[in-house]
Amino acid sequence: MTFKLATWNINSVRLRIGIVEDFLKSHEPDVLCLQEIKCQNDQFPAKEFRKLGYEHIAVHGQKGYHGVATVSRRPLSDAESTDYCKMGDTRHLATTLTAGGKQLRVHNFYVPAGGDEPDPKKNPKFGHKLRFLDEMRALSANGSGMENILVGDLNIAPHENDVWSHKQLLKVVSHTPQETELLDQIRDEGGWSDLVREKIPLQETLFTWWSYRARDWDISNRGRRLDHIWSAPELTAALSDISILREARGWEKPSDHVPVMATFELD
DNA sequence: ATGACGGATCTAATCCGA
Repeated sequence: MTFKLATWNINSVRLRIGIVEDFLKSHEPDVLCLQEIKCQNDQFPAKEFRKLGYEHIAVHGQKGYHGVATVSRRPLSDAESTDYCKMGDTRHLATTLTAGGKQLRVHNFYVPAGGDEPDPKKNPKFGHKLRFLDEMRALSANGSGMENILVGDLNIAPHENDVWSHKQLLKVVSHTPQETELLDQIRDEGGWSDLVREKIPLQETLFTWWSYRARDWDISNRGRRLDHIWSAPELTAALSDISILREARGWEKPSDHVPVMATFELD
């Protein structure tokens, strides 16, 4: 069977439910992980998802900011969120589902952006980001007797060709060596594979986010690859397709992030 | 200058994103 997973920082799910519906109709993922839903649990537009067959919904939201949700055509169980850094904010949601005889544990993350100044002594937001990442080390691809998947807006563009200018972004939060080295460590020590880079060579420049502030995002094309899908090695072997839906940045009233999708052939 | 836009909120000016 084919199993398709998507992740998308939607930047307000209520405002953009229309383009989310369009996306689900055209691309039909089995599971969609959303970040920055920017609403409380009872404000989540569950009815619209159910109408399209996404009857299994786990939401971990708060008022105004942050918030993650996982919607699925297959039953979800054991929804659980870890309060990283004990800040009480809504940045993680784990759910379990079955596909092709496999138990998949999906960890949906919205890692702190980290503010402007890449110095934890001057900027508490950057300190928070580093501590959050440090706590993510505890999550391993091989734990808990399931196939683990880690997705979301990790707010780090790890490789030189994950940003429009490596040199110019070395001191910009999201691409500082301190962050990229930490993310590489989390990935390697946890036994995770970066699925986009499993399929697409490092020489190829890839972005999933383009700032709203550019006059023309498409022409200037100054993006970063901040959104990721990682998995356990067994799933990496089953990966049949990966894609970044760049065109979604050009839709009406777009999110500044676009969907990333992975397709697996399971049993 | 990378880049001044876009979302949510105690609808006005402020916080936040990356």
